[in-house]
Amino acid sequence: MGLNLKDLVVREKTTLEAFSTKVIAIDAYNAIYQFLASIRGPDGLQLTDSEGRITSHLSGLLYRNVNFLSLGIKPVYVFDGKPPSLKTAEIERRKQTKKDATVKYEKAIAEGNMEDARKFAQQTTSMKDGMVKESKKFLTYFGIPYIDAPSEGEATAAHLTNTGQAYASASQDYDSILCGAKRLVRNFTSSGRRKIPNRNTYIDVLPEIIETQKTLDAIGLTREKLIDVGILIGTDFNPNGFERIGPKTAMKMIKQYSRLEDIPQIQEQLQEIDFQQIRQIFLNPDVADVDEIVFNEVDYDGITSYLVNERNFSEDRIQSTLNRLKKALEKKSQNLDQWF
DNA sequence: CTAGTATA
DNA sequence: TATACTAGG
Repeated sequence: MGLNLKDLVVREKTTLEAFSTKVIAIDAYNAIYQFLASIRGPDGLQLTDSEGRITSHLSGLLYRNVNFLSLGIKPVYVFDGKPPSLKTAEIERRKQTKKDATVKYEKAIAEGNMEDARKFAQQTTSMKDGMVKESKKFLTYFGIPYIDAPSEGEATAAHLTNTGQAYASASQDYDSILCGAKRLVRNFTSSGRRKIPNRNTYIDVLPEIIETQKTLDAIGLTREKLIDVGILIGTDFNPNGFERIGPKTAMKMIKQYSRLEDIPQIQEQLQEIDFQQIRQIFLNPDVADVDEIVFNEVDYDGITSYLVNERNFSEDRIQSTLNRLKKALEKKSQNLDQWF
């Protein structure tokens, strides 16, 4: 869920092409979860192989990574480790949402309301351990590196932007900014087609880049203060935020009083959360230090045999998709050869 | 979500 | 050529 900083950040529209040659640290859980939620049939059910195992995440990773590599973008996927213990309440809340959605899904199916069925099915999305393993194996066929974060993936992704090992962190969640990422890219896709909720229309959402320093300068806060703003609005570690405080009020309060401890009207509620520890999760997160991020050659045969033989993807589709990638990469190496 | 195809 | 729609597994 993350936190709602959308009204506060300074965002600039951009394109995927702008990230050519750049290493981008991708919040793996965030990306795969979206594939699992949205790559579904009209009934809301995910795509599966002949054994009934879900393949939506593989389909999403295939097309998206082919696009990345074709454009010369160097993705490195960062997987979540163990969540901070303060996240337990939020994790429970999400579980309950899924349970409720399952009931609503079954009701919609019984009533033959396919649109609702699809909507609620999406809300039941959960990621299984097997899917994480499969995704890692699949990335390896592409020669794409991945990193196992000790805790939140976003924190390690943010860290990589500061060591200079990645240009930006890619995620839909704004947490990366509180984690100190230099840059966050949202909508890091080529098509960006999104369905408008409850309407049968789609809009094109372009990639957007948020430079953390620009945002801090524009709103006139330090990262430490922005973290306190985040805590007032509500984070994964205090999901409810504070009563009757949204982004606007939160900003006003921190500008006036500088920090949570000094805002008189919230002191009672402040006792109920471990705000010191929440600050530390953002300010000093547990991250992976990475020696070197290595990109390997694409194993075309590996991809084909895995998807076609083991997971029942159409051979024609895979062939033409991989040919597109091959051609793009050949063109790239030709362009490079011209320099020598 | 994305590619490919149908439609205007 | 641009946009709408749908199959994919």
